[in-house]
Amino acid sequence: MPVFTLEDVARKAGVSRSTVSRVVNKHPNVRDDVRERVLAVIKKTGYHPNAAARSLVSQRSEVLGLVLPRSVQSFFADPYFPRLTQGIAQACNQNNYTLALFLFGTKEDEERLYPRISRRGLLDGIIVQSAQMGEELILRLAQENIPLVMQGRPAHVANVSYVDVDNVTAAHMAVSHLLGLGYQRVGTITGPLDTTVGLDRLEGYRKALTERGMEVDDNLIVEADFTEVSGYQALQRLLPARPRAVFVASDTMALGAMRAIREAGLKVPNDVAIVGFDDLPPAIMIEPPLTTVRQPVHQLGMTAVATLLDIIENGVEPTRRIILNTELIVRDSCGASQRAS
Amino acid sequence: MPVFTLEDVARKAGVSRSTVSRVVNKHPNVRDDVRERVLAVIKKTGYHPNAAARSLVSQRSEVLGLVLPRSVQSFFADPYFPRLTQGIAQACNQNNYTLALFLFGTKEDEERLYPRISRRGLLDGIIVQSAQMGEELILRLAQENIPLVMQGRPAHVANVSYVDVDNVTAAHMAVSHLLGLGYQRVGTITGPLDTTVGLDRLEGYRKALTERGMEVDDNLIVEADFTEVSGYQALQRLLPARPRAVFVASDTMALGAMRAIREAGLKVPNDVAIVGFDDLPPAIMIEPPLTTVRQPVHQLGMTAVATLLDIIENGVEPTRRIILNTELIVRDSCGASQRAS
DNA sequence: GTGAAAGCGCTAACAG
DNA sequence: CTGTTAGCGCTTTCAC
Repeated sequence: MPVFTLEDVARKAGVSRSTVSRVVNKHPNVRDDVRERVLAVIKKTGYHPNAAARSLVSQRSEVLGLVLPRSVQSFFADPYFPRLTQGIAQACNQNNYTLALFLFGTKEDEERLYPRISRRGLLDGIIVQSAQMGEELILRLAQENIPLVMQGRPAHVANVSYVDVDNVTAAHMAVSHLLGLGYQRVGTITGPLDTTVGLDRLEGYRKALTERGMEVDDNLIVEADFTEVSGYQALQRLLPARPRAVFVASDTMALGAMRAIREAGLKVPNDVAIVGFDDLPPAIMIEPPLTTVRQPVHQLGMTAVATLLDIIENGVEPTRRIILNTELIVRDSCGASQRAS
Repeated sequence: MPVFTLEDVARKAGVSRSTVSRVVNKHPNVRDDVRERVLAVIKKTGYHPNAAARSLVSQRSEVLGLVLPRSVQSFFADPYFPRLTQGIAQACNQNNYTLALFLFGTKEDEERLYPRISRRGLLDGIIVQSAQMGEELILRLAQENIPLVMQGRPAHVANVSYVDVDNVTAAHMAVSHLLGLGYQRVGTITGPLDTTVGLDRLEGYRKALTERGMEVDDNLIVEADFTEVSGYQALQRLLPARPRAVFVASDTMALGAMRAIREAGLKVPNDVAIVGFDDLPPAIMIEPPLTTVRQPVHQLGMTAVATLLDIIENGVEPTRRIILNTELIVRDSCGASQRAS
């Protein structure tokens, strides 16, 4: 099947290119019978406008980029990223945008992909997942003046719009719940402490303790990296400190932690109570079901897109800082039900 | 920061557009000192070629599309899709292509997205995940003459290139393993039986039984849909038939099945032995570790890209049918270790 | 080795 | 309401 252009359609319909263009773009100023005629030819020829030509003249590609720095590994190991991607994709669909996905595995990838991201004409805007590695990227991108939204508050960069939850408050809520149940030695498995999300959840943990006049014992704090395996290892390192409860900064790490507890011959929540973070599907697939902080991941993705479109439409000023709410979902792993009875 | 064009760079470097273009595209015919001069200006201005303009004239966008029909739900619920996506993204990176992701949630999405997929100028080629819903899409796409590779053998469409594993042989291997361990009543939880992957794995199951002169008992076959919950429910429906072992057509469903077994107060593998399919991370996170068929998911993604690039380069003929190998990974859920000792 | 010129397919004033 | 015209920014012959 040959590829038809506006010109071809115009000729076959006996009108000018402009008229066909108007029909395609649903401009009102076209006589009905002419529109019908053009539409018929379009249908017959299977004409689709050429995206490159349209982008070139309109300076709009209707493509948004999603950049996940150094997350090639975790992209499929933690349901968080797929879930986020899904929310972003859905919002793109609804707004007739196409989604371009950039997964950086290495510094090398980053260098290689950067020109394509910053190149004009391909992307109308970019969503960047906040991560330690991404910050310098953001700086470069922001200078290029391209519409930009971060998924997660950046650490060092100011004046960049972002969408996030309040991780301090959320972690505080989770730990307060454990303390409220009467547990004395409450530990935490943190995310990477060179990311805002890792630091903020740790801060929430600290705050909940100090607020009650309790001391923060560094032996009860172990850093991990959001993978299941790291959660498993972190709990093993935590065990000598004899925690009675642990706030784990992600469900995926909680899975690993619970695996380690099981292997140590201990029970959740009778020996060690657990609270996770995310509330993604694995939380209810595990035994016992996980008490966890629900994060509106899908909604975060949708909101990131909405914010980016707003920026594309109305300019980068003012900086948007959007915080969505979290919620504590109490199930069995924290031992609340047993203690209640 | 203003946006510079070839023209701007040319003027500042005191050369013509053509020369700048040659420098950018690494053409040999440029005098060294001129090249240096141009490169300096490019660096100073932060010039990046405009993707739309380049695509328009070169008829190449260097963007590949990945279409996952009706998989918005499973995209994040089953690590299979993220893993596949990751393989595809990595291969795109290596070949300097950009990846556009199309997640269809509904028939409506499909209609809405179709024009963007088939529109010239945006995509150089498309990878479509095989699924019941995707077949008619494929037909339309194939007629548009756009380079196309299917991930998974299509059911009804001929003359379409695809990359897949041999699901019949793989399932046969898994079930034969169970039969070889001496289990008599071996059941199966299948994938959707309106997909080739679902049907093929069931066929492999049947073949392993009949090959040994055993009868296929329909009560030992339950259809599910690759989700964890469906695996859970399927096992509950299977239980009255008293299976001694079950071949489950995906690890994710196996997780659900094992959850149901646990809830029924039974043990894996002592009461019910399990073999899964995929060998993705959850397989070793669960207790007991899952015996499963390893599928080279990442490799499938990489190969799909390589095949698509080959088609873009050398034309659609001949139809490529690429089959990658599977491997049985024996762990504890099948009871092999206990029976050996 | 370099520049001039044509044109990729489309949109959007501007006339009429 | 419709056609003419002028580019969008780039690559690519074709001269020189």
